[in-house]
Amino acid sequence: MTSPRPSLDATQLGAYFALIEASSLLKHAVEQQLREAGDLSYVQFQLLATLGDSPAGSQRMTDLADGVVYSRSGLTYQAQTLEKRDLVTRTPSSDDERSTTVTITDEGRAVLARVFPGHIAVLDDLLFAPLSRSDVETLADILARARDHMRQTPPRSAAPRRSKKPAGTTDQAR
Amino acid sequence: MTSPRPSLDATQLGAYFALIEASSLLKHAVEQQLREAGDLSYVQFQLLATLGDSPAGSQRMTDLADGVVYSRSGLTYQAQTLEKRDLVTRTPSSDDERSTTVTITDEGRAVLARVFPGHIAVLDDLLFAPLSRSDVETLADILARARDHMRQTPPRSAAPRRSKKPAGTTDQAR
DNA sequence: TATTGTTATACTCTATAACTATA
DNA sequence: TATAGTTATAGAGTATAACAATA
Repeated sequence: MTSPRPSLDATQLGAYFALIEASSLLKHAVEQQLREAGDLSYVQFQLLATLGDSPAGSQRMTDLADGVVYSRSGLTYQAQTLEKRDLVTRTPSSDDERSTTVTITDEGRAVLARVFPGHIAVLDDLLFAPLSRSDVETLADILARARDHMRQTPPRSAAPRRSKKPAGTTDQAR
Repeated sequence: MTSPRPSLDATQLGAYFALIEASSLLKHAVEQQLREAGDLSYVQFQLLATLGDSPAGSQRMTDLADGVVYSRSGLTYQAQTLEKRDLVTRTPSSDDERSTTVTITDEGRAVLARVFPGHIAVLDDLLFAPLSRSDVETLADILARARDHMRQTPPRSAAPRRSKKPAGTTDQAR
């Protein structure tokens, strides 16, 4: 539906591989640092950081999930894990009794603070070191456009081309 | 040890987030497509594709692992999985009896072929659609530099700053 | 009836350590 | 002794479906 004889040219291939590999290597390094410095997985760090940046250090479960892709159950799992360590609290919302408000605790903020310096050091050493200031600007611009586009584009049945699945699989998006 | 008062400016933050988010969204979409079209995980696809591009469709386990980051046991696991589906074969190497040669089968190539069109369609729709030709070139250039740098840079103890670990954890790289 | 969230459950993946066999 | 690979095992993470409660 996109092209009759689908193929990528060398430049596109290069961009794709470089994107996957660079982000993979970076994430790997960052995850290791987060684990060592604060015993946090990347997702847990993202959740804490998101809460830390929020107005009252709070977010509804649903809003949190929007930012971090997850399935609801996956978010519940992570929230439980963080709550056990007293890094967040969960309380029923006052306005809507159905929803749960997640709030970062002082201890949660402390862990964030403990983890940040090393986190930034990894980024500096691994991602920014080989790039010029203008490289970083350009990168930010291009990738932000790509990201925004992906966010807008619903993962519709991307290519139903002879998928040949066991005829029992649902085609649901996300 | 990289900077006294570590922090990132807005542009750097933007580049970092955009990189993580864009790659995450893209990988997610691609994984879904690979799963639906060929029941492959991303790693499995990478392994098959790597073998498909290799001279005789073969690689030693160790060489395969180099390209796809893994722990040896993780690669063994994936190789077993692929072998069960007859997408690869594993045979002891003739020159060095210790090593195992992994080879893609005709059926493995067939799965690759079945999966490719949709794979490319996802990339076109999600990653390349919002970018100009020169964007893609620039992206490829910058990210390739970043990736090469990360490959060269050993994940040395990135930030031993008050890591406060249980005093039993090793600091080993990778 | 739709939405918010949790639970139960099953599965995939990754990593560590111990082990075998060859160089 | 070092290297190649496997096995056993354990743990983290993710997703699906069924469910309860509120709107």
